Amino acid sequence: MAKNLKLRAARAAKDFTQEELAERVGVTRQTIGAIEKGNYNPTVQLCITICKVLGCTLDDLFWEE
Amino acid sequence: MAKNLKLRAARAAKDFTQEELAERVGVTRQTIGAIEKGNYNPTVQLCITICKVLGCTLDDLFWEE
DNA sequence: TCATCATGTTAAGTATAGTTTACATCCAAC
DNA sequence: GTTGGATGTAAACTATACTTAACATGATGA
Repeated sequence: MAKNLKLRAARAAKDFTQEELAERVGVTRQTIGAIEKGNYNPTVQLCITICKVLGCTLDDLFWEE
Repeated sequence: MAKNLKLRAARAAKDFTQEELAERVGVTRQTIGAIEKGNYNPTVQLCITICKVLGCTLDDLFWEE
């Protein structure tokens, strides 16, 4: 899996640290870090929660051509 | 989780059975059935594969307001 | 300096996604 | 009235998402 730079950019645009985003989403910092790094394959519910916190949609952050 | 009727409709629009879709996606029939029924929370990679087979995007099939 | 904050990374554990096998129901055609 | 195709469901298993705890690094500022 590739790095998720769109997620990193959206997080930066809200000026959230990995830890702040993790708290709002309800997961650990490591989980956010691993998703940004492309280390794994989150569940769609987690993706939806992240999108809502960041004011984006699934296609914005997780779609790949 | 709620039933995923959008997935069921998109599958019907392609005239695929659960089993045909499952084969093309590379999972079992039960997995497709469970997703349609809303029984669980698939990974985003699986969602993306389903979307590509059905010619849709994540927002089309998995976004919820 | 050194103290703190953000991130990288890893190991061991728990929860759950997804498989396999199997049996049951419904419906259409014949 | 029974056969075959599509779906529902369930139990036991395997793979992996996600947690917890811990230690390491670089940047930044007092």
